[in-house]
Amino acid sequence: MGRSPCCEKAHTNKGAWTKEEDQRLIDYIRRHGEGCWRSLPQAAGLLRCGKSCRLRWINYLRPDLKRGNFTEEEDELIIKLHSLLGNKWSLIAGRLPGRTDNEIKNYWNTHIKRKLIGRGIDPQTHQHLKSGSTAPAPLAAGSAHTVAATTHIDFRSSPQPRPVTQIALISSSKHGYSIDNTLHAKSKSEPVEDNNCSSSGTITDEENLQTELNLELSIGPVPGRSYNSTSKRSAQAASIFNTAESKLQMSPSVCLCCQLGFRSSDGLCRSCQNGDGFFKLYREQDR
DNA sequence: AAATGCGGCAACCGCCTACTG
DNA sequence: ACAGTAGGCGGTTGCCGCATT
Repeated sequence: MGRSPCCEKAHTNKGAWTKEEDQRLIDYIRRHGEGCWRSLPQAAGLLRCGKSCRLRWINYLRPDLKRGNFTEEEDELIIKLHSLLGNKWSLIAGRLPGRTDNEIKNYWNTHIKRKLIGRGIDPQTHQHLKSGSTAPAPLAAGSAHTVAATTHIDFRSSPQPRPVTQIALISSSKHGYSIDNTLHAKSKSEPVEDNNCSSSGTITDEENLQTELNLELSIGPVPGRSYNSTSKRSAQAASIFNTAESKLQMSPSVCLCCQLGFRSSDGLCRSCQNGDGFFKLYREQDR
């Protein structure tokens, strides 16, 4: 038995959106914000499925979307993220501001696949097509990577600051710590001698920072969802929220690059920080 | 100029997960 | 514990515009 349809298909439009429909959707979301997609079409006077409205908004109408061609930097970032995550387009999109999962997925299928094949690389496995070697498959659970994670409060979020957990995936090798494919490949063919994060790497700051990536996950109240104490699950969510908050106070974060000895010559680690001052890559300080 | 092929992309479909009552 | 529901995700489809014949 299948699921019931998300809406009454007989009374919904399908296919390309008209300018009028777009305008109705934009006007409604401007006035009321993103909320219940199921009831939105009726409230906005649209003969569309809620899912369709959501997709149209997220993939096309959202004001913060970056339209236009992908840059070379974005290309390389997508390739690296895909080598780590596989077809997790939404996660990849999360690291490319202004880009949507759908857009990246399309771009991957139409451009990057071809680009990689041209380089002699299998776009799915990221391995060289002829020589049976080298680059790693996307990370699997339990793979030999260090996951560095910690939590901070994101004071940018409003109206209430929320805790944010940041996670960095790091592979260790004789050559230092990196998630760069080439370095990681070396670590696969050579015995890993040191899995201790406190050892110093031999790669330079620049090399390290060019190749580092971080995957940010957020925990916290879901926007638009109420967390009252009468609901068991809401209470659990609130508990996680509170735990994260208290954890922040008890265990300050430490910049991972500094901890690994990847400071730049001037002793600063500004490259480890986002523009907003939060660390891109760091781990919880040992107690 | 018309027909055909192809690539790009918006939109849809079906499944999965998280949440609610 | 369970069923129903909404939101989210990845795979796929189909339309449209451009290039080629």
